[in-house]
Amino acid sequence: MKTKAIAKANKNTFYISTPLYYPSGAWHLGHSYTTVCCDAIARFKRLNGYDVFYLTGTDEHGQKIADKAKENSKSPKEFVDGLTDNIKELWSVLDIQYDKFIRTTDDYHIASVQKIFDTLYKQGDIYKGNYAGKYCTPCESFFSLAQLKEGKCPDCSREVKDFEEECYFFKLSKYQEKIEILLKSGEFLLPDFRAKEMINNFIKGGLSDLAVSRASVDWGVKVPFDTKHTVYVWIDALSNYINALGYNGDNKGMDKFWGGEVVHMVGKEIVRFHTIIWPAILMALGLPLPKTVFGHGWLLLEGDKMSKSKGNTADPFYLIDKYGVDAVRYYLLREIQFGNDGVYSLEAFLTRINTDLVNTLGNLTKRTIAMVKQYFGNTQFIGYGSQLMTTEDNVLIENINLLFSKVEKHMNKLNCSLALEEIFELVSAANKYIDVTMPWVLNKNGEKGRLHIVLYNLLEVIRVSANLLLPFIPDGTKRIFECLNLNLPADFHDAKFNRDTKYEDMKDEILYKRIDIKKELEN
RNA sequence: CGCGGGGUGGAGCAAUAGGUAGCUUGCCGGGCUCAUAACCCGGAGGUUGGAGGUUCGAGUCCUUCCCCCGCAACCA
Repeated sequence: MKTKAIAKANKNTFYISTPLYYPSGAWHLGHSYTTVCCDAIARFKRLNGYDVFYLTGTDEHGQKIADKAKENSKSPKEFVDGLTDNIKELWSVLDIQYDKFIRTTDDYHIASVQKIFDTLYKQGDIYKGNYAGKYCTPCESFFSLAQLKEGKCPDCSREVKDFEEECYFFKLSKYQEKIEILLKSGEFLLPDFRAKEMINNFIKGGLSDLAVSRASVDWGVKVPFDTKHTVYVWIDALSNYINALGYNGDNKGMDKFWGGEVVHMVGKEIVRFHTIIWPAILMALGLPLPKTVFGHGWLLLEGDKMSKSKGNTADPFYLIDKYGVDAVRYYLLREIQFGNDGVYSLEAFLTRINTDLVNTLGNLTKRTIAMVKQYFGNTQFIGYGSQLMTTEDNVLIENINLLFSKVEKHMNKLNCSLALEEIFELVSAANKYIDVTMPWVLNKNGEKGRLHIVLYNLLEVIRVSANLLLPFIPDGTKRIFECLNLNLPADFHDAKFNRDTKYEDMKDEILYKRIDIKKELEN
């Protein structure tokens, strides 16, 4: 009893978050990309024995939202409600297993934001001052001096006029040195070249204090002790990561997860806020810092033409509906190079699905099970002795056994595309193994013992590969285990060659239907 | 000289601390027949953006130029 409790307490925790998405327009494939990456990582960690907390949500305040709502003749809340429902629906069809969905309009979040603001003010990290800048009357927009283009409005190039507004500042400058050390540590911000970018662009020029409230914005959290001010995005949106864990509330999640391994997955455009402002706020609050902020690249769409004229073929809902959830997940996880931008095209998407999911994985599963049924009937089909083993067998088995550690290594670096590459290398090797061993010849020659070994080895490749593919393509892998007539693994303990797996009554179904790419591209 | 990333066979990408330029996809040819026109093998295709330089030897280091992209207070 006692040991069990200790074991549980010692279980490693893993906390991963997506950014809070900004509900100002339609959700696109880019949002799906980040969320699917996090989902695959979260699932991998769960299967790998970690106690995982996966957070996503929406950042619903700000002037832009208020404006958009007005355009749509809705109240801000009505407007974001609709988009939030919509994104939850998207996560549902993408089979995203998040543990919590936080909205910055949630009561507990608002309360905590106010508490944080109040605390920082009382301890002197926030002070009242004046925010000076420029205002473009026709555009109704404020700009800092740095934003101006040749002294004029960056949007319309007209004259701007001075304006000054009372607001609250966060003493960001105070944390300059600590942030610099953090960024230079080489572990906090990945990929490493982004850290260089931050240091050269922002740290070197010196950090100035940060305006953290706006009097001109109404749609947001009110400064508790001065309600004509609204808390600006920094403290509002960034603090979600701790508020979701019960910070300033029951604190349960904080105790459990915040001190452990914490990973923020963010788009490269918000790396700055997560690696300079956010750690400074945490330092001010006396809280530990996240272990890693990963700034991923962007999924660039091939211009707007395609999306407008053809019913938006890059719309995640459309793609999932038409080609299945695995297709979209697999494409996003596999095709986009780690940390870099990738370009989406329908053709590349469809090609990827056909070559990997259909031809390599689906076909291997089908042909293997079909052979077992043809040559041995649907009777029980289990392990064997070692007397008939060949070099090919041993190499294949060794590769099966090496797979987990290879995949784990890449996943520890959050690199889903390389992890998938490793798995598909084994699956491809199995297709080649079939050609080398020629089971149909073995059958013809009546070499049943040898035939048995070959087919059994193939089934093991499929089983172990499917086990490791669980985090990435949950739908297809579930069907593979149904075809193999095995229980869905709850972890990776059996992700290795096993001599005694009991295979019987299997089904040789088509896992992924082949797509006629030419035809699809014409439509 | 604002900062950063990148320019490699048709396309998308690789090349540990300099040493015969690889992979995937596509194309052409062959093989096999268990399988979803799937699988396996072979081939064609690159003077690695341009020009100099260092070196026995450079995609990989140095100089210079050209081009694309991102960032510069919130588009994932």
